[in-house]
Amino acid sequence: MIMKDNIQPTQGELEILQILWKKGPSTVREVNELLNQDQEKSIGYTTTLKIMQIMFEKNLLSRNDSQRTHVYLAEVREGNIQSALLDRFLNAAYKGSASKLAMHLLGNHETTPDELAEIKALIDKLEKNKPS
Amino acid sequence: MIMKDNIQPTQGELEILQILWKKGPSTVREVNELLNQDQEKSIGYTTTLKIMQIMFEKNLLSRNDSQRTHVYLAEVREGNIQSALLDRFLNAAYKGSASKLAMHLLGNHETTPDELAEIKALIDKLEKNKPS
DNA sequence: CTTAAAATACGAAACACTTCGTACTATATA
DNA sequence: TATATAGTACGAAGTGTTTCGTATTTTAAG
Repeated sequence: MIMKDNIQPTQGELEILQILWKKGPSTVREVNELLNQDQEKSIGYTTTLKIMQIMFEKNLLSRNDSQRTHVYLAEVREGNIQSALLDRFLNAAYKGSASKLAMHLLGNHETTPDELAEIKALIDKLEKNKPS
Repeated sequence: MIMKDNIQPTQGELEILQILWKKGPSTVREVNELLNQDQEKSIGYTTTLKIMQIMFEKNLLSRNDSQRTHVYLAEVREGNIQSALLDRFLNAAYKGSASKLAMHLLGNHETTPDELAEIKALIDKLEKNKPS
């Protein structure tokens, strides 16, 4: 049985994953430029390189090194990582009370009518599947 | 204007806050014992002391030192910290998509019928207040 | 073939948090 | 009052992540 539970990318790793999830396979330079353009941060090229190399060793990323310039690819799924992080966050900050988190979430953040409808539809579905 | 935005307790600090939120004012020894009893972790007394002293310096905690044994009190509200952490988490892991987080949350975790009803009621309220 | 430009590899410093040992201080009790 | 006990203060080591400088390698251009 392959254990894949201990995935917990760091903050910096997560930012790089976000870019790869959105853009698909990318070079270190491309990732570094996006990191620097997004915010006002200024991250050196070799810093980004180093982190991506570490992520490669951790199997968070794979890479095609048939060319001189390596092309990196996210090896983990966005949804999987999000769920894993959510789980940790839920326990750390809300002691596992999903509904309390949901209340804060809906109360504090703008949500479009479509999104609200979508969530309500999911709740209806959950209520039907588990009427006991 | 008092800026109180940069509250972001660390993992260890959050565990201590959880205990103080639940139990109310407590001594270092009480906190340390609860920390050690909760999980299988074994945290030295002076470790807990040190972290609580740092939290005191950061104004996360206040303390009554009129007695030899100081009594510590959480200076931040549970809901405030949770909302602040949620905000950070939402941006870091979900790039601000609250509904996506909500879908994962409801989909992946057990929620009681009461909780679901409560969330649905909140959604109804939000839909009424913002019909535009 | 030589040189310049751009990439990778890697060690080590910088940082933040956690952990603990030890020194010091206050209190109770024999 | 002496001694054991329990507390606080604090420095420093341990740990993990981020950051960057520098050496090396590859490629393209002159």
